[in-house]
Amino acid sequence: MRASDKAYATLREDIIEWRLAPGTVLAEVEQSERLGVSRTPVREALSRLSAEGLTTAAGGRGVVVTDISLEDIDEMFELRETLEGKAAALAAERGERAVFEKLHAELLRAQELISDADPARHEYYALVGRLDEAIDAAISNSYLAQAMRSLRVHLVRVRRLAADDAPRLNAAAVEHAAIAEAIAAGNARLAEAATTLHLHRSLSHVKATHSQH
Amino acid sequence: MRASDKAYATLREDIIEWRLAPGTVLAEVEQSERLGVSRTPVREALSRLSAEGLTTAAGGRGVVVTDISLEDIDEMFELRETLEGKAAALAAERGERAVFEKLHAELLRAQELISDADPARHEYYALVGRLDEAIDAAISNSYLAQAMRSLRVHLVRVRRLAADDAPRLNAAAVEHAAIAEAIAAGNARLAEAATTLHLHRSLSHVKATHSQH
DNA sequence: ATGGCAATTTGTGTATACACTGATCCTGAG
DNA sequence: CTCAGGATCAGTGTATACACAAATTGCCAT
Repeated sequence: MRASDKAYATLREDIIEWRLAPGTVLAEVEQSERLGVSRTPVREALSRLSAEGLTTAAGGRGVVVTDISLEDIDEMFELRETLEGKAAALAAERGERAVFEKLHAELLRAQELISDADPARHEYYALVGRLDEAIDAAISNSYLAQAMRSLRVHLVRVRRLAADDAPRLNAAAVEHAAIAEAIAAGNARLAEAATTLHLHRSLSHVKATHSQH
Repeated sequence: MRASDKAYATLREDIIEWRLAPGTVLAEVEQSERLGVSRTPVREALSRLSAEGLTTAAGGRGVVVTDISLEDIDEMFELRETLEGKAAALAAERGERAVFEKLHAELLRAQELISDADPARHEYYALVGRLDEAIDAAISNSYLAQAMRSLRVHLVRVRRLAADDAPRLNAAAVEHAAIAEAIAAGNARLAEAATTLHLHRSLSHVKATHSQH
């Protein structure tokens, strides 16, 4: 593994997991000492992070961790609804039934994964991630897939903020199952509608938990 | 101006203007000599270009200029229709009438700009660019705007490929005028429809000229 | 003659030294 | 006491040297 990859992965993790708070200044020398690599790979890592939007260049004085405001969340979900709605519709038209029927069945049993003692809901999120990957593969549109991927980075940060509870995750699993079912049935409009519904509920939940702070 | 910015701007221009053909290997040492800067800024420039998708890393052996296939064009326009359709609808809801009424009037007179002797249609594209900027500003959604900006880079390459002729540009100006008119009228569905129509015709034209090769 | 192995070469990955810029702090004058 | 100006310093921007990996080429053996 290259040193620049290590630096990138570490910094990215630290930002996504909120170990590095928004507004934190990431100086090159400071981070190179912390990560045990030289400045060069740190520079490349920071450059990549800025390209993704996780950090923003602060005029020759290092880069700062990007903040996420309530407006940002609204904007992100607005774009997300556009992209994922289209993606679900395309997947319904172009995807293979069998893949999504299998995912549908698994998602209906997802409640078992949530009742576990695993606080990070690792298996549950892995299953949802597989649905995302299946849609990405089904749409056969690398540009759309790329746009969704770059947005998901930011959405993971929001998810960490929302601290999903079991009831919400159970409901979300049902919503995901509905999306998979609609795609498996080849019903584009239904898949898009199910996606819209799911995202609206997700956004409502995020904003509800966020306003409690 | 920083050396890395210069290297980035030069390479980007060369790729967009097709002076660097797809498949061309951009070696760091070679480019650093050509551009008169050291390897470090060239590295950063190549890194940025790869993040944008104009180049792709070729497994430790330099980066290669990305190719654009017919499927790529289809995929790009599929995403473009999704993004710009939504953007036009949002602009109709949130934009200021006056701005788009003015653009509408200007676009109706755009034929004068095209009949000029300017082969690059500089003024015409500047006017269309101002419509794009106005929409970007009106939607007040930085994530959507960012997604469109990153896509436009690739679209400029396609445009250079299509070699727009005067008849097509005249028709496109009318289509753009229709979009601006719908936004100015605050009619979201009409704005989206006008955008869909325009993009379908653009795509048809691109594919028609492309198939002549 | 052909195939395999080794050596050389080419190019990237990383480290570090140096230069330059922007900011901050201290000092002196009003 | 306050403000302005300069000096110092922290930190990035750039260059370059060195290490390492891979590919290519040449030579030797079969």
